[in-house]
Amino acid sequence: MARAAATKGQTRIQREKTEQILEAALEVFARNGYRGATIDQIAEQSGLSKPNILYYFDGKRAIHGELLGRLLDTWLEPLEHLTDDGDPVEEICDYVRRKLEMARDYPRESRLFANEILQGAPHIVDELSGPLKQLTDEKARLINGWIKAGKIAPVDPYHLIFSIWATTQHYADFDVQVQAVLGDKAASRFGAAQAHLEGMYRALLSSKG
Amino acid sequence: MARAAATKGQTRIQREKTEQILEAALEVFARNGYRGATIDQIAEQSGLSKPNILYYFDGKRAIHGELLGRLLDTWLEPLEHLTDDGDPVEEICDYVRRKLEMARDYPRESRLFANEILQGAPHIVDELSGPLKQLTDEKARLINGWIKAGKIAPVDPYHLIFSIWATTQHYADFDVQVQAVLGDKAASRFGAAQAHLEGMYRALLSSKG
DNA sequence: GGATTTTCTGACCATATGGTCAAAATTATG
DNA sequence: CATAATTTTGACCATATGGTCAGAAAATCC
Repeated sequence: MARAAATKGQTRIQREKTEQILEAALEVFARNGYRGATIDQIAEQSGLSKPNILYYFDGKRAIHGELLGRLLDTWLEPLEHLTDDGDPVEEICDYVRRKLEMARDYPRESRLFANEILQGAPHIVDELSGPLKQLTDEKARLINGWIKAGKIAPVDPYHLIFSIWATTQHYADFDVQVQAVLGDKAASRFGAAQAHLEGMYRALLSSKG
Repeated sequence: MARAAATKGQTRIQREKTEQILEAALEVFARNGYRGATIDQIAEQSGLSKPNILYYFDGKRAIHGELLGRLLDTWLEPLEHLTDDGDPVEEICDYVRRKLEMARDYPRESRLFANEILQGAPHIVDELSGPLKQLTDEKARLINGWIKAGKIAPVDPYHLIFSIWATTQHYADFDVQVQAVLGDKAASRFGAAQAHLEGMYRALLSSKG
């Protein structure tokens, strides 16, 4: 039997079908939320039968859990790239750009995450107050260092990071609203957003406190 | 029979029970999303029996619809207050403050709205591209006027408004995450957010283009 | 206080949904 | 190619859930 979870010692079929299921599940969970998603929908989306899906995963919860687990790494990655290498303002603007690109290129992942947090993050509370908090603390210290060195304007590093998360993910999570409001201007929404956000964070970080 | 919807010609009991149900439903829908919410949960939360709830509303959808309808007015209100009265920067900062206060004082409403948008706004697409778009267009013109008059720095008014929505609602919709990351600093999150956001939008709007 | 209207409830129904299982079909393996 | 292991499926099951309904309980009206 399969009942995958580990990524080692799997047959080709196991690997392929597992990915196939996760791809379909991402689509379905992102569109309908956890409760709104059904195994039947995942089955249809993936082209597999329901029992076949349950042959590879120990239930709906397990599929969702696997998706969230993988997602979190992807999610933390852009923030990890925030380092002391170049100019602080450019570093942060780069981070904003990467996050916005993720919202544009991986909206389903963003929505999956948003859904989970909105419901109180029942499945990933530990990851939030563990890895996510640690990484954020680390980057907050980095930003505080820049402030103390007078390289950027004094801002609350945590709320700066929250602002970046909020403003970038907004374009994935609330895309319907963005498109409805922009109307025929919607096509260029990501380009315009990039320009606006870069200007905003540049102004904030370069302002004279 | 009752089957309320109109707010006219109702008995005292009808008005009371209707409110009771909506209050409970707001709690349940905000916490679990539309699909995740059950009439039984609303029944328990409100202290009424399931059939009794269905005596006042034509089904789950109708309860949700009524909530969303009322919510939209509340939602648009702060933006309507954005007028040409005082100093533009102060006007916008006031708007930010009001929105943040709403996130703090009415997080359930914010989550209900966020849930709906995340799912593609199936029940309120018309309101988004209708009233919401109109109001946003109007305020965007107002902001553009300020820019042309040289009263604030040149920014894309639509994306400025999106930023304000995103950064303020974030503290309601993603509260679990915010609290997890802030840890013991979480208690003062709204005060800190207010200071940070005011500083951010002030810097943006006062920046020399 | 009795009739009438409104409100409420227990019992019930139909469907959706997560999940199981034995057996069939397929794919390695020797 | 025969055997063993893996993969797939149709048929089911148990439960949850939205919703109905006839009649009971309250409230209102005359």
